[in-house]
Amino acid sequence: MPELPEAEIVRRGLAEILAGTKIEGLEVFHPRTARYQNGGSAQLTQQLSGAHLDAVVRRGKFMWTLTSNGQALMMHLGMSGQFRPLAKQAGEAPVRHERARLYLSGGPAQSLSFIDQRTFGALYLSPTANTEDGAPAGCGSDSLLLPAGASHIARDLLDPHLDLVKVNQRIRKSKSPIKNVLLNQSIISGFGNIYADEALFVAGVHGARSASTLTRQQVAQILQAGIEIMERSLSRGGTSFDQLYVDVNGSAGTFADELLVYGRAGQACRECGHELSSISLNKRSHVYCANCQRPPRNLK
DNA sequence: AGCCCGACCTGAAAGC
DNA sequence: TGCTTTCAGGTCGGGC
Repeated sequence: MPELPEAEIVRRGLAEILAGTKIEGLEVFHPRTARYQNGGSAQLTQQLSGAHLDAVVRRGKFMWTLTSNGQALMMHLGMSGQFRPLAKQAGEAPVRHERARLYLSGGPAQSLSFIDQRTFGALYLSPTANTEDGAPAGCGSDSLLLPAGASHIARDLLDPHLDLVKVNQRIRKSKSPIKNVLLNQSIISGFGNIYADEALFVAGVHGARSASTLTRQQVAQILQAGIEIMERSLSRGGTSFDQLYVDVNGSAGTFADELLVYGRAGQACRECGHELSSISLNKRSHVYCANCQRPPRNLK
């Protein structure tokens, strides 16, 4: 399940494969992969063919590369997206779950396959505009050009241009459960269900607590924990909980065995030994230690 | 405007 | 054993 660290690992691999190359052709095997593209697969294929690609940029879980026709090719992994240079020839039958394939020249790979079991991932073209704060749009390039498709996505926790003070204030304006706020990519981007639970545990805050009841210090601790966890996961190649996340070489990360709460409901808390609990919050599982993270009184 | 929630999707795992 | 149901989660869009 790719969150920020997994997306960054993929971005680094994609940058080596795509930057400076020319797209000779494109095949889309599943229409859902181009569902956000105006005109669907046909228009994506038509507009990308012959385009030259720039650096690969990432903000939160959104990735893109600027193309020579003035647009950005958006690449989102969704739940299960993988990019693999499988050295396929045009017309070769797709491998299992292969949804699209780029044919490239001028780079190290002749083809790049987009493999996506659950089809939550997407490829599409988006117009761009300069960032409002005048800082680079994301990680991987100094360009200010931010795709419209990612303009509603806030800067992420590993972005040097993130304003932690403002984010802290904004989070505490919300009456929603803090975990819901962390998962809202328009307030802070990069968190998914795994790292949100991990950061809340490290900060000792229960996810059902209303964000507006938290102190500035508590929110700062959550954000700091998020930064440290994501950096550590990045250094381990990310978290692979199942076979759904791998890097461009097909390798899985090893951070899963460092997880403190996610996927450990019913097991002992690594801090205090108390049995970890799980509740449903925002239709997602929230795993926590009732001893280390005091649940709110109104918890059902 | 902000927030909640259903829909989308597939395959593994659990239930019967 | 085999069929059915449940569960997992990132994002979008409808609706309040």
